[in-house]
Amino acid sequence: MSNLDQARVASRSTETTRAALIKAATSVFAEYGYDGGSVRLITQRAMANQAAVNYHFGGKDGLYREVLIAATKTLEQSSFLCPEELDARSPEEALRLYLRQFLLPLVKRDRVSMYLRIFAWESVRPSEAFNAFIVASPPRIFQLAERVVKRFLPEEAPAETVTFATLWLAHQPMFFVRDAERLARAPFALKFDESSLERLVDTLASFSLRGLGNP
Amino acid sequence: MSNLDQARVASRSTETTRAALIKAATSVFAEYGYDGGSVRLITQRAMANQAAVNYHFGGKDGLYREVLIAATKTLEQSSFLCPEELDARSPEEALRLYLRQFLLPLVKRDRVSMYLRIFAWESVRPSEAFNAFIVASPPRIFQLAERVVKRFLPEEAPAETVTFATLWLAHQPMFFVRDAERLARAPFALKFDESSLERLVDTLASFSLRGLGNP
DNA sequence: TTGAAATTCAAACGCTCGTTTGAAGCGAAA
DNA sequence: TTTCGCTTCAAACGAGCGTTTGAATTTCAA
Repeated sequence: MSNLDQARVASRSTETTRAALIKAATSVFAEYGYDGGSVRLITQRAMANQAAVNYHFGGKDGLYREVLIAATKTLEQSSFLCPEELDARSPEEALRLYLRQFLLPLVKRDRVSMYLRIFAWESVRPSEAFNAFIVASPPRIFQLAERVVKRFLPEEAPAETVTFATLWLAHQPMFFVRDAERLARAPFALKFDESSLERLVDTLASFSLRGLGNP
Repeated sequence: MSNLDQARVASRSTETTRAALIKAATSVFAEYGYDGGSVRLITQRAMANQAAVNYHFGGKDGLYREVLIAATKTLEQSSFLCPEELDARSPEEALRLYLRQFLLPLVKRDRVSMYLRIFAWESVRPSEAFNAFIVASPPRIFQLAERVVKRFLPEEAPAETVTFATLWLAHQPMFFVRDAERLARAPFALKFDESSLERLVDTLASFSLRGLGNP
Protein backbone atom coordinates (compact mmCIF):
# COMPACT_ATOMS: atom_id res chain seq x y z
CA MET A 1 0.00 0.00 0.00
CA SER A 2 1.66 3.17 -1.23
CA ASN A 3 0.98 6.76 -0.29
CA LEU A 4 -0.75 7.11 -3.61
CA ASP A 5 -3.18 4.35 -2.73
CA GLN A 6 -3.91 5.94 0.58
CA ALA A 7 -4.48 9.24 -1.07
CA ARG A 8 -6.82 7.71 -3.61
CA VAL A 9 -8.72 5.83 -0.98
CA ALA A 10 -9.14 8.81 1.24
CA SER A 11 -9.69 11.22 -1.59
CA ARG A 12 -13.46 11.23 -1.67
CA SER A 13 -14.09 12.78 1.71
CA THR A 14 -10.96 14.85 1.49
CA GLU A 15 -11.89 16.28 -1.87
CA THR A 16 -15.39 17.01 -0.67
CA THR A 17 -14.12 19.11 2.21
CA ARG A 18 -11.44 20.76 0.12
CA ALA A 19 -13.91 21.67 -2.59
CA ALA A 20 -16.43 23.01 -0.09
CA LEU A 21 -13.76 25.15 1.54
CA ILE A 22 -12.53 26.53 -1.78
CA LYS A 23 -16.04 27.32 -2.87
CA ALA A 24 -16.89 29.03 0.39
CA ALA A 25 -13.58 30.89 0.39
CA THR A 26 -14.24 32.14 -3.13
CA SER A 27 -17.51 33.75 -2.13
CA VAL A 28 -16.16 35.13 1.14
CA PHE A 29 -13.03 36.63 -0.40
CA ALA A 30 -15.11 38.07 -3.25
CA GLU A 31 -17.37 39.73 -0.71
CA TYR A 32 -14.87 40.98 1.83
CA GLY A 33 -11.40 40.68 0.31
CA TYR A 34 -8.57 38.64 1.73
CA ASP A 35 -8.00 40.56 4.94
CA GLY A 36 -11.68 41.11 5.56
CA GLY A 37 -12.70 37.50 4.99
CA SER A 38 -12.28 35.44 8.13
CA VAL A 39 -11.50 31.75 8.38
CA ARG A 40 -14.41 31.37 10.76
CA LEU A 41 -16.88 32.65 8.18
CA ILE A 42 -15.39 30.48 5.45
CA THR A 43 -15.56 27.27 7.47
CA GLN A 44 -19.04 28.18 8.60
CA ARG A 45 -20.25 28.53 5.01
CA ALA A 46 -18.46 25.33 4.05
CA MET A 47 -19.96 23.59 7.08
CA ALA A 48 -16.49 22.49 8.05
CA ASN A 49 -14.36 22.80 11.13
CA GLN A 50 -12.08 25.78 11.55
CA ALA A 51 -9.05 23.55 11.78
CA ALA A 52 -9.84 22.07 8.38
CA VAL A 53 -8.34 25.09 6.65
CA ASN A 54 -5.00 24.48 8.29
CA TYR A 55 -5.21 20.75 7.89
CA HIS A 56 -5.96 20.80 4.16
CA PHE A 57 -4.28 23.98 3.00
CA GLY A 58 -1.69 24.79 5.65
CA GLY A 59 -3.42 28.03 6.55
CA LYS A 60 -5.49 30.91 5.23
CA ASP A 61 -2.73 31.77 2.74
CA GLY A 62 -2.77 28.32 1.24
CA LEU A 63 -6.52 28.31 0.84
CA TYR A 64 -6.38 31.70 -0.83
CA ARG A 65 -3.72 30.46 -3.18
CA GLU A 66 -6.00 27.63 -4.27
CA VAL A 67 -8.73 30.13 -4.98
CA LEU A 68 -6.33 32.25 -7.02
CA ILE A 69 -5.17 29.20 -8.96
CA ALA A 70 -8.76 28.29 -9.79
CA ALA A 71 -9.43 31.92 -10.69
CA THR A 72 -6.57 32.23 -13.16
CA LYS A 73 -7.37 28.86 -14.67
CA THR A 74 -11.01 29.74 -15.17
CA LEU A 75 -10.32 33.23 -16.46
CA GLU A 76 -7.74 31.99 -18.94
CA GLN A 77 -10.27 29.58 -20.35
CA SER A 78 -12.95 32.24 -20.53
CA SER A 79 -13.01 33.38 -24.15
CA PHE A 80 -14.42 36.76 -23.22
CA LEU A 81 -11.19 37.91 -21.72
CA CYS A 82 -8.57 36.36 -23.91
CA PRO A 83 -6.03 38.69 -25.51
CA GLU A 84 -6.60 37.30 -28.99
CA GLU A 85 -10.24 38.29 -28.76
CA LEU A 86 -9.17 41.83 -28.01
CA ASP A 87 -6.64 41.98 -30.82
CA ALA A 88 -9.22 40.83 -33.33
CA ARG A 89 -11.27 43.94 -32.70
CA SER A 90 -10.75 47.60 -33.37
CA PRO A 91 -9.13 49.57 -30.57
CA GLU A 92 -12.45 51.21 -29.74
CA GLU A 93 -14.27 47.91 -29.60
CA ALA A 94 -11.47 46.33 -27.59
CA LEU A 95 -11.67 49.10 -25.03
CA ARG A 96 -15.41 48.81 -24.79
CA LEU A 97 -15.23 45.04 -24.47
CA TYR A 98 -12.62 45.35 -21.77
CA LEU A 99 -14.70 47.74 -19.71
CA ARG A 100 -17.84 45.71 -20.20
CA GLN A 101 -16.28 42.43 -19.11
CA PHE A 102 -14.73 43.91 -16.02
CA LEU A 103 -17.96 45.66 -15.06
CA LEU A 104 -20.09 42.54 -15.44
CA PRO A 105 -19.70 41.55 -11.75
CA LEU A 106 -21.97 44.51 -11.01
CA VAL A 107 -24.98 42.53 -12.22
CA LYS A 108 -23.75 38.95 -12.27
CA ARG A 109 -23.05 36.67 -9.35
CA ASP A 110 -21.48 33.75 -11.17
CA ARG A 111 -18.08 32.26 -10.58
CA VAL A 112 -16.20 34.48 -13.01
CA SER A 113 -17.68 37.57 -11.41
CA MET A 114 -16.54 36.42 -8.00
CA TYR A 115 -13.03 35.97 -9.34
CA LEU A 116 -13.07 39.44 -10.84
CA ARG A 117 -14.29 40.80 -7.54
CA ILE A 118 -11.34 39.20 -5.80
CA PHE A 119 -8.97 40.84 -8.25
CA ALA A 120 -10.76 44.13 -7.71
CA TRP A 121 -10.08 43.82 -3.99
CA GLU A 122 -6.46 43.08 -4.66
CA SER A 123 -6.16 46.11 -6.91
CA VAL A 124 -6.64 48.28 -3.86
CA ARG A 125 -4.23 46.86 -1.37
CA PRO A 126 -2.74 43.56 -2.43
CA SER A 127 -2.30 40.98 0.27
CA GLU A 128 1.09 39.42 0.67
CA ALA A 129 -0.36 36.10 -0.37
CA PHE A 130 -1.49 37.70 -3.61
CA ASN A 131 1.86 39.28 -4.30
CA ALA A 132 3.60 36.00 -3.76
CA PHE A 133 1.15 34.34 -6.09
CA ILE A 134 1.41 36.72 -9.04
CA VAL A 135 5.19 36.56 -8.85
CA ALA A 136 5.02 32.77 -9.11
CA SER A 137 2.41 32.67 -11.88
CA PRO A 138 1.22 36.04 -13.17
CA PRO A 139 -2.44 35.87 -14.26
CA ARG A 140 -2.89 36.65 -17.90
CA ILE A 141 -5.73 39.05 -17.32
CA PHE A 142 -3.35 41.58 -15.87
CA GLN A 143 -1.84 42.08 -19.28
CA LEU A 144 -5.20 42.91 -20.76
CA ALA A 145 -5.39 46.56 -19.78
CA GLU A 146 -1.88 47.18 -21.06
CA ARG A 147 -2.78 45.44 -24.28
CA VAL A 148 -5.82 47.62 -24.78
CA VAL A 149 -3.94 50.77 -23.93
CA LYS A 150 -1.12 50.00 -26.32
CA ARG A 151 -3.57 49.91 -29.18
CA PHE A 152 -4.02 53.64 -28.66
CA LEU A 153 -0.65 54.93 -27.63
CA PRO A 154 2.02 55.57 -30.25
CA GLU A 155 4.72 52.97 -30.63
CA GLU A 156 7.34 55.29 -29.21
CA ALA A 157 5.39 56.14 -26.06
CA PRO A 158 7.68 55.91 -23.01
CA ALA A 159 7.19 52.99 -20.66
CA GLU A 160 6.15 55.36 -17.89
CA THR A 161 3.28 56.66 -19.97
CA VAL A 162 2.17 53.12 -20.76
CA THR A 163 2.20 52.32 -17.06
CA PHE A 164 0.23 55.44 -16.19
CA ALA A 165 -2.32 54.67 -18.86
CA THR A 166 -2.61 51.00 -17.90
CA LEU A 167 -3.21 51.77 -14.24
CA TRP A 168 -5.58 54.51 -15.24
CA LEU A 169 -7.68 52.22 -17.39
CA ALA A 170 -7.53 49.11 -15.22
CA HIS A 171 -8.81 50.87 -12.15
CA GLN A 172 -11.85 52.43 -13.74
CA PRO A 173 -14.02 49.31 -13.71
CA MET A 174 -12.29 47.89 -10.62
CA PHE A 175 -13.44 50.83 -8.56
CA PHE A 176 -17.10 50.40 -9.40
CA VAL A 177 -17.00 46.64 -8.86
CA ARG A 178 -15.25 46.86 -5.53
CA ASP A 179 -17.39 49.66 -4.15
CA ALA A 180 -20.72 48.66 -5.68
CA GLU A 181 -22.22 48.00 -2.29
CA ARG A 182 -21.22 51.37 -0.95
CA LEU A 183 -22.29 53.22 -4.08
CA ALA A 184 -25.73 51.68 -3.77
CA ARG A 185 -26.27 53.63 -0.57
CA ALA A 186 -26.61 57.35 0.00
CA PRO A 187 -25.44 59.78 -1.15
CA PHE A 188 -24.77 58.02 -4.47
CA ALA A 189 -27.72 55.65 -4.69
CA LEU A 190 -26.35 53.81 -7.72
CA LYS A 191 -28.26 50.57 -8.10
CA PHE A 192 -26.93 48.52 -10.96
CA ASP A 193 -29.09 46.51 -13.29
CA GLU A 194 -28.65 45.60 -16.92
CA SER A 195 -29.63 49.01 -18.23
CA SER A 196 -27.61 51.10 -15.78
CA LEU A 197 -24.66 48.81 -16.42
CA GLU A 198 -24.93 49.59 -20.11
CA ARG A 199 -25.06 53.29 -19.37
CA LEU A 200 -21.99 52.97 -17.17
CA VAL A 201 -20.14 51.13 -19.92
CA ASP A 202 -21.18 53.85 -22.36
CA THR A 203 -20.05 56.60 -20.05
CA LEU A 204 -16.70 55.07 -19.16
CA ALA A 205 -16.03 54.11 -22.76
CA SER A 206 -16.84 57.61 -23.92
CA PHE A 207 -14.62 59.22 -21.30
CA SER A 208 -11.80 56.79 -21.87
CA LEU A 209 -11.94 57.22 -25.60
CA ARG A 210 -12.67 60.91 -26.03
CA GLY A 211 -12.35 62.37 -22.55
CA LEU A 212 -14.59 64.87 -20.82
CA GLY A 213 -13.99 67.54 -23.39
CA ASN A 214 -15.43 65.73 -26.43
CA PRO A 215 -18.84 64.29 -25.66
CA MET B 1 -14.77 78.55 40.18
CA SER B 2 -16.71 77.47 37.13
CA ASN B 3 -16.05 74.62 34.76
CA LEU B 4 -14.73 77.19 32.35
CA ASP B 5 -12.14 78.30 34.86
CA GLN B 6 -11.10 74.77 35.48
CA ALA B 7 -10.80 74.18 31.78
CA ARG B 8 -8.76 77.29 31.32
CA VAL B 9 -6.52 76.48 34.21
CA ALA B 10 -5.86 72.95 33.09
CA SER B 11 -5.70 73.88 29.45
CA ARG B 12 -1.96 74.18 29.02
CA SER B 13 -0.99 70.61 29.72
CA THR B 14 -4.26 69.32 28.29
CA GLU B 15 -3.82 71.21 25.06
CA THR B 16 -0.25 70.03 24.76
CA THR B 17 -1.28 66.41 24.97
CA ARG B 18 -4.29 66.92 22.75
CA ALA B 19 -2.26 68.67 20.11
CA ALA B 20 0.45 66.03 20.20
CA LEU B 21 -2.13 63.30 19.81
CA ILE B 22 -3.86 65.03 16.91
CA LYS B 23 -0.57 65.66 15.18
CA ALA B 24 0.55 62.06 15.63
CA ALA B 25 -2.85 60.75 14.58
CA THR B 26 -2.75 62.84 11.42
CA SER B 27 0.51 61.29 10.30
CA VAL B 28 -0.50 57.77 11.30
CA PHE B 29 -3.90 57.92 9.62
CA ALA B 30 -2.31 59.45 6.52
CA GLU B 31 0.14 56.58 6.40
CA TYR B 32 -2.10 53.64 7.22
CA GLY B 33 -5.69 54.83 7.02
CA TYR B 34 -8.18 54.73 9.87
CA ASP B 35 -8.47 50.99 10.30
CA GLY B 36 -4.79 50.37 9.74
CA GLY B 37 -3.61 53.06 12.15
CA SER B 38 -3.47 51.79 15.72
CA VAL B 39 -3.94 53.74 18.91
CA ARG B 40 -0.74 52.24 20.22
CA LEU B 41 1.28 53.68 17.34
CA ILE B 42 -0.38 57.06 17.67
CA THR B 43 0.24 57.37 21.39
CA GLN B 44 3.79 56.15 20.88
CA ARG B 45 4.49 58.88 18.32
CA ALA B 46 2.83 61.45 20.55
CA MET B 47 4.82 60.16 23.52
CA ALA B 48 1.57 59.84 25.42
CA ASN B 49 -0.15 57.07 27.28
CA GLN B 50 -2.55 54.81 25.44
CA ALA B 51 -5.38 55.77 27.73
CA ALA B 52 -4.92 59.42 26.81
CA VAL B 53 -6.84 58.92 23.59
CA ASN B 54 -9.90 57.78 25.49
CA TYR B 55 -9.47 60.36 28.19
CA HIS B 56 -9.18 63.33 25.86
CA PHE B 57 -11.23 62.25 22.86
CA GLY B 58 -13.48 59.50 24.13
CA GLY B 59 -11.90 56.94 21.84
CA LYS B 60 -10.24 56.39 18.50
CA ASP B 61 -13.34 57.69 16.72
CA GLY B 62 -13.25 60.96 18.59
CA LEU B 63 -9.59 61.52 17.84
CA TYR B 64 -10.18 60.80 14.19
CA ARG B 65 -13.05 63.26 14.17
CA GLU B 66 -10.73 65.95 15.47
CA VAL B 67 -8.29 65.18 12.68
CA LEU B 68 -11.08 65.41 10.13
CA ILE B 69 -12.26 68.70 11.57
CA ALA B 70 -8.77 70.13 11.33
CA ALA B 71 -8.48 68.74 7.81
CA THR B 72 -11.65 70.33 6.51
CA LYS B 73 -10.83 73.61 8.20
CA THR B 74 -7.36 73.72 6.72
CA LEU B 75 -8.46 72.62 3.28
CA GLU B 76 -11.25 75.18 3.19
CA GLN B 77 -8.77 77.93 3.92
CA SER B 78 -6.34 76.65 1.31
CA SER B 79 -6.86 78.87 -1.70
CA PHE B 80 -5.60 76.20 -4.06
CA LEU B 81 -8.68 74.10 -3.66
CA CYS B 82 -11.44 76.63 -3.34
CA PRO B 83 -14.34 76.37 -5.78
CA GLU B 84 -14.13 80.01 -6.78
CA GLU B 85 -10.58 79.49 -7.93
CA LEU B 86 -11.77 76.71 -10.19
CA ASP B 87 -14.66 78.71 -11.60
CA ALA B 88 -12.37 81.57 -12.49
CA ARG B 89 -10.46 79.34 -14.86
CA SER B 90 -11.31 77.68 -18.12
CA PRO B 91 -12.68 74.15 -17.84
CA GLU B 92 -9.42 72.72 -19.11
CA GLU B 93 -7.36 74.69 -16.64
CA ALA B 94 -9.74 73.83 -13.82
CA LEU B 95 -9.39 70.15 -14.58
CA ARG B 96 -5.66 70.40 -14.70
CA LEU B 97 -5.52 72.36 -11.48
CA TYR B 98 -7.77 69.84 -9.80
CA LEU B 99 -5.59 66.91 -10.81
CA ARG B 100 -2.43 68.71 -9.88
CA GLN B 101 -3.58 69.68 -6.42
CA PHE B 102 -4.81 66.22 -5.60
CA LEU B 103 -1.62 64.62 -6.86
CA LEU B 104 0.65 66.92 -4.87
CA PRO B 105 0.84 64.52 -1.88
CA LEU B 106 2.97 62.32 -4.12
CA VAL B 107 5.91 64.66 -3.66
CA LYS B 108 4.95 66.75 -0.65
CA ARG B 109 4.82 65.71 2.98
CA ASP B 110 3.21 68.79 4.44
CA ARG B 111 0.05 68.99 6.44
CA VAL B 112 -2.29 69.50 3.51
CA SER B 113 -0.82 66.46 1.78
CA MET B 114 -1.43 64.35 4.86
CA TYR B 115 -5.03 65.46 4.89
CA LEU B 116 -5.44 64.58 1.23
CA ARG B 117 -3.90 61.22 1.92
CA ILE B 118 -6.46 60.58 4.62
CA PHE B 119 -9.24 61.44 2.20
CA ALA B 120 -7.64 59.14 -0.36
CA TRP B 121 -7.80 56.31 2.15
CA GLU B 122 -11.41 57.06 2.84
CA SER B 123 -12.20 57.03 -0.85
CA VAL B 124 -11.50 53.31 -0.88
CA ARG B 125 -13.47 52.03 2.03
CA PRO B 126 -14.84 54.75 4.23
CA SER B 127 -14.74 54.11 7.95
CA GLU B 128 -17.94 54.51 9.88
CA ALA B 129 -16.40 57.41 11.74
CA PHE B 130 -15.81 59.12 8.41
CA ASN B 131 -19.34 58.51 7.20
CA ALA B 132 -20.74 59.93 10.39
CA PHE B 133 -18.50 62.95 10.00
CA ILE B 134 -19.34 63.85 6.41
CA VAL B 135 -23.03 63.57 7.17
CA ALA B 136 -22.63 66.04 10.00
CA SER B 137 -20.40 68.49 8.10
CA PRO B 138 -19.64 67.59 4.50
CA PRO B 139 -16.15 68.77 3.53
CA ARG B 140 -16.24 71.26 0.69
CA ILE B 141 -13.52 69.55 -1.26
CA PHE B 142 -15.88 66.72 -2.12
CA GLN B 143 -17.86 69.06 -4.31
CA LEU B 144 -14.80 69.99 -6.30
CA ALA B 145 -14.74 67.04 -8.66
CA GLU B 146 -18.42 67.46 -9.42
CA ARG B 147 -17.84 71.13 -10.02
CA VAL B 148 -15.05 70.43 -12.49
CA VAL B 149 -17.02 67.75 -14.24
CA LYS B 150 -20.07 69.94 -14.64
CA ARG B 151 -18.02 72.44 -16.57
CA PHE B 152 -17.75 69.85 -19.29
CA LEU B 153 -21.05 68.02 -19.27
CA PRO B 154 -24.08 69.57 -20.96
CA GLU B 155 -26.62 71.23 -18.73
CA GLU B 156 -29.19 68.55 -19.42
CA ALA B 157 -26.89 65.65 -18.50
CA PRO B 158 -28.74 63.18 -16.26
CA ALA B 159 -27.76 63.05 -12.61
CA GLU B 160 -26.50 59.51 -13.05
CA THR B 161 -24.03 60.60 -15.69
CA VAL B 162 -22.79 63.40 -13.47
CA THR B 163 -22.28 60.91 -10.65
CA PHE B 164 -20.43 58.49 -12.91
CA ALA B 165 -18.22 61.26 -14.18
CA THR B 166 -17.55 62.69 -10.74
CA LEU B 167 -16.53 59.35 -9.30
CA TRP B 168 -14.48 58.67 -12.40
CA LEU B 169 -12.54 61.90 -12.09
CA ALA B 170 -12.21 62.00 -8.32
CA HIS B 171 -10.64 58.58 -8.09
CA GLN B 172 -7.96 59.13 -10.69
CA PRO B 173 -5.59 61.11 -8.47
CA MET B 174 -6.78 59.35 -5.29
CA PHE B 175 -5.57 56.03 -6.60
CA PHE B 176 -2.04 57.22 -7.22
CA VAL B 177 -1.80 59.01 -3.90
CA ARG B 178 -3.11 56.10 -1.90
CA ASP B 179 -1.01 53.47 -3.61
CA ALA B 180 2.13 55.51 -4.15
CA GLU B 181 4.13 53.29 -1.84
CA ARG B 182 3.09 50.15 -3.62
CA LEU B 183 3.61 51.63 -7.08
CA ALA B 184 7.15 52.51 -6.11
CA ARG B 185 7.97 48.81 -5.86
CA ALA B 186 8.10 46.14 -8.53
CA PRO B 187 6.63 45.55 -11.01
CA PHE B 188 5.67 49.21 -11.45
CA ALA B 189 8.70 51.01 -10.06
CA LEU B 190 7.10 54.45 -10.20
CA LYS B 191 9.15 56.82 -8.08
CA PHE B 192 7.61 60.25 -7.95
CA ASP B 193 9.56 63.44 -8.00
CA GLU B 194 8.70 66.88 -9.33
CA SER B 195 9.25 65.95 -12.95
CA SER B 196 7.45 62.62 -12.93
CA LEU B 197 4.60 64.29 -11.09
CA GLU B 198 4.35 66.80 -13.88
CA ARG B 199 4.29 64.02 -16.44
CA LEU B 200 1.57 62.24 -14.47
CA VAL B 201 -0.48 65.42 -14.36
CA ASP B 202 0.03 65.82 -18.10
CA THR B 203 -0.98 62.25 -18.81
CA LEU B 204 -4.06 62.24 -16.62
CA ALA B 205 -5.13 65.65 -17.86
CA SER B 206 -4.72 64.53 -21.44
CA PHE B 207 -6.69 61.34 -20.90
CA SER B 208 -9.39 63.06 -18.90
CA LEU B 209 -9.76 65.82 -21.45
CA ARG B 210 -9.36 64.02 -24.74
CA GLY B 211 -9.30 60.33 -23.84
CA LEU B 212 -7.04 57.62 -25.14
CA GLY B 213 -8.16 58.04 -28.72
CA ASN B 214 -7.02 61.64 -29.23
CA PRO B 215 -3.46 62.14 -28.08
C1' DT C 1 0.34 74.11 52.85
C1' DT C 2 -3.62 71.60 51.95
C1' DG C 3 -7.09 69.22 49.47
C1' DA C 4 -9.71 68.34 45.55
C1' DA C 5 -9.86 68.12 40.69
C1' DA C 6 -7.44 67.10 36.48
C1' DT C 7 -4.24 64.29 34.22
C1' DT C 8 -1.02 60.44 33.57
C1' DC C 9 0.25 55.83 33.93
C1' DA C 10 0.96 50.59 33.84
C1' DA C 11 -1.80 46.99 33.74
C1' DA C 12 -5.46 44.40 32.52
C1' DC C 13 -10.04 43.47 30.11
C1' DG C 14 -12.73 41.74 26.35
C1' DC C 15 -12.89 40.91 21.69
C1' DT C 16 -11.52 38.97 17.04
C1' DC C 17 -8.22 37.00 14.47
C1' DG C 18 -5.32 32.85 12.51
C1' DT C 19 -3.49 28.89 14.30
C1' DT C 20 -2.47 24.78 17.28
C1' DT C 21 -3.63 20.89 20.09
C1' DG C 22 -4.93 16.34 21.37
C1' DA C 23 -8.64 13.47 21.63
C1' DA C 24 -12.47 11.34 19.05
C1' DG C 25 -14.46 9.45 14.80
C1' DC C 26 -14.07 6.96 10.72
C1' DG C 27 -12.94 3.55 6.95
C1' DA C 28 -10.37 0.07 5.04
C1' DA C 29 -6.64 -3.38 5.32
C1' DA C 30 -5.03 -7.32 8.03
C1' DT D 1 -12.72 -7.98 14.78
C1' DT D 2 -8.81 -5.52 15.45
C1' DT D 3 -5.70 -2.12 14.07
C1' DC D 4 -3.84 1.84 11.97
C1' DG D 5 -3.79 6.12 9.48
C1' DC D 6 -6.47 9.80 7.76
C1' DT D 7 -9.89 13.21 8.95
C1' DT D 8 -12.86 15.82 12.06
C1' DC D 9 -13.82 18.23 16.11
C1' DA D 10 -14.24 21.34 20.33
C1' DA D 11 -11.32 23.79 22.79
C1' DA D 12 -7.70 26.58 23.71
C1' DC D 13 -3.50 29.44 22.46
C1' DG D 14 -1.15 33.70 21.45
C1' DA D 15 -1.11 38.04 19.22
C1' DG D 16 -3.24 42.45 18.08
C1' DC D 17 -6.82 45.54 18.62
C1' DG D 18 -9.67 49.44 21.22
C1' DT D 19 -10.91 50.28 25.68
C1' DT D 20 -11.30 50.34 30.89
C1' DT D 21 -9.53 50.52 35.44
C1' DG D 22 -7.83 52.32 39.65
C1' DA D 23 -4.02 54.07 41.68
C1' DA D 24 -0.25 57.49 41.29
C1' DT D 25 0.97 61.96 40.03
C1' DT D 26 0.49 66.71 38.89
C1' DT D 27 -1.81 71.03 39.22
C1' DC D 28 -3.53 74.98 41.34
C1' DA D 29 -7.27 77.50 44.05
C1' DA D 30 -8.22 78.18 48.76
